[in-house]
Amino acid sequence: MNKQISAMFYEMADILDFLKILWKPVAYRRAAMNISGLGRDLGEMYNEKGLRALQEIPGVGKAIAKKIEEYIKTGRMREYSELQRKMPKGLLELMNIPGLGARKAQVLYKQLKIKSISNLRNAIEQHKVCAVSGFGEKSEQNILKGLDILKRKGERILLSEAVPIAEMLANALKTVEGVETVDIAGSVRRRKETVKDIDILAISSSSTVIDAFCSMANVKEVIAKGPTKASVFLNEGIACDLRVIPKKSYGAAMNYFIGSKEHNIALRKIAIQKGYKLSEYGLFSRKTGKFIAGRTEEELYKTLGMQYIEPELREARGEIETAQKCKLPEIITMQDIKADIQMHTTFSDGNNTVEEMAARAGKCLQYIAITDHYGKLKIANALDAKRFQRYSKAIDSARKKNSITILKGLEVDMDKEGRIECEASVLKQLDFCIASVHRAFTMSKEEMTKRICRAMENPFVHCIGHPTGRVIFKRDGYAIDFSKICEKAVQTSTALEINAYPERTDLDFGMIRKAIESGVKLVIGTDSHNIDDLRFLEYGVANARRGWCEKKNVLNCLPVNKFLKEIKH
DNA sequence: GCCGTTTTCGGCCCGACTGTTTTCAGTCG
Repeated sequence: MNKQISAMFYEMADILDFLKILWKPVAYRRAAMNISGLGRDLGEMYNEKGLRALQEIPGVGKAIAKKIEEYIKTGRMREYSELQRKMPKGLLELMNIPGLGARKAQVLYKQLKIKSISNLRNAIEQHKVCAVSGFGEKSEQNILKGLDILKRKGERILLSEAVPIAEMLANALKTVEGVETVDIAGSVRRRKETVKDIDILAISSSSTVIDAFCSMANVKEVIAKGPTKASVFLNEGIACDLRVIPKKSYGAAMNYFIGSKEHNIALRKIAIQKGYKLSEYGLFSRKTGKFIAGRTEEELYKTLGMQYIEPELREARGEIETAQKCKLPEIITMQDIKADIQMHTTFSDGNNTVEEMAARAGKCLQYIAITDHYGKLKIANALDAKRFQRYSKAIDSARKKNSITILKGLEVDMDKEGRIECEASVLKQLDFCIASVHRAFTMSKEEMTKRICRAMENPFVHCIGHPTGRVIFKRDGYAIDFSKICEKAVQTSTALEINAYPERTDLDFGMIRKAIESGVKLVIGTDSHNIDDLRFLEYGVANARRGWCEKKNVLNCLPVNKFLKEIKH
């Protein structure tokens, strides 16, 4: 529901832009952005508290709330359809081409009747575009390039794919002569689950760093290049920007380029209230133009009258107001984590043995839970009662050989009614049991919620694995009433998993926050299927941080004896 | 269309790069 509505508002904003209507597009985009990042379902919110609940969302006023209401009630939005009728569908596609915005698309439409990408290709082949005022030879080439990029680009890539690329680039730039500092900014730094591009910042005494950047081996194409900024497209299929910043402004620049955009806008408004002007170059007095702050981010936040805000929190979701009151939570770090509570071995669908997993995890953790599949999930080579005995013995023997504590666990399935598909005689032998939905995804929200709630009522179940079942870029999560799930989790003392596997990232940050507010206990698990996957723990922690998660909210921050006590109520 | 310790009207973040034009508009982040 949220996704559709947010997409509609984005599209409306584009059309309004095209129609040269001022400010409305800004308003629609703001509403769309806040809706897409909402931890709760709009329909649910509306059912509980009506229009008022909708209007509490930042950027949603009377008019937009009405439109959401209309969509919830009728599945349609009149104004959306009317706007769509005002412009040919292909034109929206044109505006997605890098370098072509609403204005230029409109000129092309009016002068050359171009209303689709194929129209545009033809026009360029016939050199008609360069004849239009405001366009030239270069414009034609750039549009062709843009079309190419659009085709290759896809939309976003997983954080786990972007991080190694960003780190490799940053490390390479550090070795360039004259470079003092290199840092990763943007959504990679904020650890957003998917990213559209990579932002890198550098302090350098010369602009050779820009040349070095543009000529790196994995640069496929240089999109823009100036003395302080360059944009390239990488062989890996993602864009990357480098900005070179004077030392004096580095904190302000980091802040600006880490974003999010919404967070920055909010900061600037506060700066204005206090008589300052904030840009990537620093915080300046509005009257005298004098530099006030900006060497470090800490200095910047302090001068603006608030606590330092960690990058993962910067999504304009209340962190600024909370920082002004000095009430930000002390969010969890990797050092707080004592265990990984979900991993698979060769006994089911993993690629490494219990021993191998334990040996690798032992390097940085105090304990782990081995949680192979059990039940009907034949595709994952799930265990049955007979094979469980061998599994159990293998864990016992691994315990003797490793200093790390190994919990005997399973990831069990639940049937459509929420019954756990594992015998009580087996469940009794476990230290830790995760119940997950692995099939029958398409149920009504009510049925699915009931199903998961019933699973939580099972006294042997300690945790619900990847609670929404989403797989990024592949499938949306199944429908659940998350408020009810949280309620039941608290009531039955069942933990919800923050699944760190990058394609899952499930719960997401909005739901983590909601779970914490509801008093739900959380656990972080990597869902590793080989020893290298164990590194995903970092992404689970990053996601937890984005969800304002503290050490006390996560059970696997506890030493093992306390963990075992807590999970059993 | 949203929003409000200067405002219920009149604002709405700010700067770099590009291409084309010759002082700037458009686009992007």
